[in-house]
Amino acid sequence: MPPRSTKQSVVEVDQSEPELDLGDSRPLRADAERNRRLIVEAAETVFAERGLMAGFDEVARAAGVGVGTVYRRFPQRDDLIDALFADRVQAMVALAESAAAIEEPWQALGWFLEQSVAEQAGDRGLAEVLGDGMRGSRRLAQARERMLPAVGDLLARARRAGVVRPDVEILDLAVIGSMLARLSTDADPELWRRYLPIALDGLRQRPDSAPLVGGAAREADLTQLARR
Amino acid sequence: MPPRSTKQSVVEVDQSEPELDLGDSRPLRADAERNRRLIVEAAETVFAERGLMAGFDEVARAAGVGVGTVYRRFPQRDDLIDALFADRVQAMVALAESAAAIEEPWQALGWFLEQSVAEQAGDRGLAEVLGDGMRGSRRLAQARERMLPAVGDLLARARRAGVVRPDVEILDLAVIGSMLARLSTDADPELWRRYLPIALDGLRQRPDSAPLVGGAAREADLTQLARR
Amino acid sequence: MPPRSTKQSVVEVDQSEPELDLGDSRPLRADAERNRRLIVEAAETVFAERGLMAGFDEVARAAGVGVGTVYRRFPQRDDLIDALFADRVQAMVALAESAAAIEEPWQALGWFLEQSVAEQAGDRGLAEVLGDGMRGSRRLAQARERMLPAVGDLLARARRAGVVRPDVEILDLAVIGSMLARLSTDADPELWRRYLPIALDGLRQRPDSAPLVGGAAREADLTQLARR
Amino acid sequence: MPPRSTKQSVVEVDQSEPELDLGDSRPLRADAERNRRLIVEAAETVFAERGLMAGFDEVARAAGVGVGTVYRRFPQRDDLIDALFADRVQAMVALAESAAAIEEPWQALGWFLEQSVAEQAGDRGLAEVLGDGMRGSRRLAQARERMLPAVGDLLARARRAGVVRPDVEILDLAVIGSMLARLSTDADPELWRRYLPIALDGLRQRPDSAPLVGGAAREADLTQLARR
DNA sequence: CATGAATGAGGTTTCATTCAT
DNA sequence: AATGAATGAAACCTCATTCAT
Repeated sequence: MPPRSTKQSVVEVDQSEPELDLGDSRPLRADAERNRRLIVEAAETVFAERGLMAGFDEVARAAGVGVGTVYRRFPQRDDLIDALFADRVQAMVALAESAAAIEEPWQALGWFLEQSVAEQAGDRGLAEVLGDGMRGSRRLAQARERMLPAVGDLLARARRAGVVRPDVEILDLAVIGSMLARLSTDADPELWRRYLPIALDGLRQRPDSAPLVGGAAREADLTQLARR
Repeated sequence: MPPRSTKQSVVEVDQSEPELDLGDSRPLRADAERNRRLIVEAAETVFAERGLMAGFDEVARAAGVGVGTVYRRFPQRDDLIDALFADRVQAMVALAESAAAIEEPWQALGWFLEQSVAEQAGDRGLAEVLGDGMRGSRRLAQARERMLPAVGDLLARARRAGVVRPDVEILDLAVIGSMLARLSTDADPELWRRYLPIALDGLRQRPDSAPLVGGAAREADLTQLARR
Repeated sequence: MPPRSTKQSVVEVDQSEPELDLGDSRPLRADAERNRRLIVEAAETVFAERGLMAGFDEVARAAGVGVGTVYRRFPQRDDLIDALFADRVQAMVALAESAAAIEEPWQALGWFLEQSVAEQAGDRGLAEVLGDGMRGSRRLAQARERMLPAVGDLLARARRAGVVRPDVEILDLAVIGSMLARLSTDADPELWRRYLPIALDGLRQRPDSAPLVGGAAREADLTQLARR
Repeated sequence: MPPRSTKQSVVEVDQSEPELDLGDSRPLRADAERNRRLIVEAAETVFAERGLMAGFDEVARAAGVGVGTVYRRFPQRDDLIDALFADRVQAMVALAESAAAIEEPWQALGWFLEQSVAEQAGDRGLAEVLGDGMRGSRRLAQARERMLPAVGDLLARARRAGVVRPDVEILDLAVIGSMLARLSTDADPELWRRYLPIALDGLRQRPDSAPLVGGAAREADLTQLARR
């Protein structure tokens, strides 16, 4: 939850699913639906731990169904990825939109970065999805694309306020967030929290800030980084 | 090369190999030596791209020799890792020692971080070796261990000078360097250069620096991160 | 079948499987069962010819299935060995127990030796299993261990009757049986039948029998001989 | 040495090399000759332990020369086998001829069997050579062939004296000797001595000896048995 | 519709023999 | 002539995906 600025009403965030479905047609049979849910739930855990390339075998085992069932329900890996992460990505967008409600621009940006890393750090799959625009299908991609303007707004605000390095771009934040999110280990799953303030201080505009060199990361870079 | 502080003579740094060899006995025959070099060169490329777990098959193919030849020369993967990286790690130590010659503590630290990331970036193998103390054999481990005091000195100096956040520890630098080193893509192999100043600014002591939370990374964390 | 001693009814021998199964749980699917049988049948031939270390690849080829299938069904070589030989070893025990029903002690021993060699001859795999107590898993080992008392009884009876050399021990019989079993060739698979009476005559107590020298073979000897 | 029968002069055994060499032409250079000897000596040990298929690599290592040297001197495995075993086989022939000097036919046969097994038991290579007529080249084969009449004489004499089962043939003795020779383990290298009297007693003609069934072993059988 | 069995390519490693040095 | 390096076929085993039941 965003730290509410005092006596300020927070913009209501629209959490409703934007109906991007393209004719999945009729509903599943009751048992099929149950299995579908079991699979999704299992995959959430498995993908969170092992990433998007985790074996369907493991998912099936965790769900208590046969592999075949997983493949029938999700013939392409991307189908499962979609089912798992469309909502999560939506939630990330919502997060950025929520952050817009924080009055202080720097706090807004910082809060968002923290939240978004917190989400990704505990979920390797989510981190890969956010980084790799090629993952999942149309629906997921669309959700993902909505992050850009939302984060762009946070960034623009901070830039206007002169609190962030002026040449930081949206994908720079994505890169930094994605690197921070990797800083999670068995021994210290929240290791990233130690480095977040360093990243934030580094992003902050200072009298002596040198201009950033080179161009910002591009989608293709992000994709490749996410696939590592 | 270190940026020389003005009008100051720089201490001569000893770059000579400290003779860690343990009885490799006599030199290889000419053809074997040639193949060895082919293999090492091929492995450099392959490991740089695919990491330490790249297939020996691929190395052999790239070197234009049979698999058996690779196994004859390097019966254990660690033998090949040693051959590839012992010098590189030595060079990293030398780098840290070179940096000691830079008068200005902050510059020394920054220069070292830059150099060390430059080495690791684009060489996934080296990055894995530096992160994962279990890789390679004794000789490599020894070389790697020498980094700690060398970097420790740089850090201590910066801390005494009050220019670095006082609670940053050596392994924090290793973590940050290792993350930066990952920021290298086909499209922009030097992407990391854009984020280095951000990291450095974030490491710098400021009047308003908040203390870092949690404990610094431990060896085990570093290892796990490197294996990702 | 044991040669019945005249006008004497023979004790009914219990040939039923003594239920050693440890929760194999539910039966295999029809196709899996079919493949399992194909594999076992193929392995019978292959192991009979090449011994227990025959390649899984060859078994798979002979069975007309992929290697993976063999590994799925029998992840450890010992699993396959068990499946192939547990019943065979059981049958050998039953053989010894059957022999107990033969009234004449010498005939009982001879009949058993003949039957047991007949089983082993031409089946290198079985011979190795019987000789090498380390092969196969628990279940097989247990079955194998039951041979000792059963054969011991036959031997004791013959000794009490004074028809066998008094210093022959159980493992001596195992050694002799195992050597005889090797006497099977493509040209004459039953070559051993020629040497069996020689061995038996040699085992028989005679007025002039010299005592045997040295100690009897030990398990370790038998194991090593079987591995040859 | 044969136990000399009293007051009987022993036939002088011709130990001289029968010059079967076919133009090996000129003598080796001094160093080559030295290496040849080193190799043969090493191979004696190695083949004795591991049999005729032992790796040339191992022989080379034991000899302290390169593998290439072994292959140069003995391009075919059979060449080395010849060099190693021609004399040994000669010696076996001599043994049989020596045995002829023993007056008592049964003792002669028994003594020969004991000696010949003793030779083979300690030398797996020799055992394989004696069994497998295809091993080695012409010269060795010729030496080997000379065993037949020599042993044949011992056997004929015993048969005439009525002390051996009348239907035992020469190759039966070879089979029995070869099986006995296998009864040698690390724990008890002379295990075969325990079973030799059993075999001998079994070969002995008794009032109640049943005729042997089937035909005697043929060369082909012996060969296959030796290759096991 | 659910199942989990089957597949087979791909990586690892060894070893008998050949051949460049 | 001696060397030991190089070879490559072959066995081992795994795993993502397809398909028969």
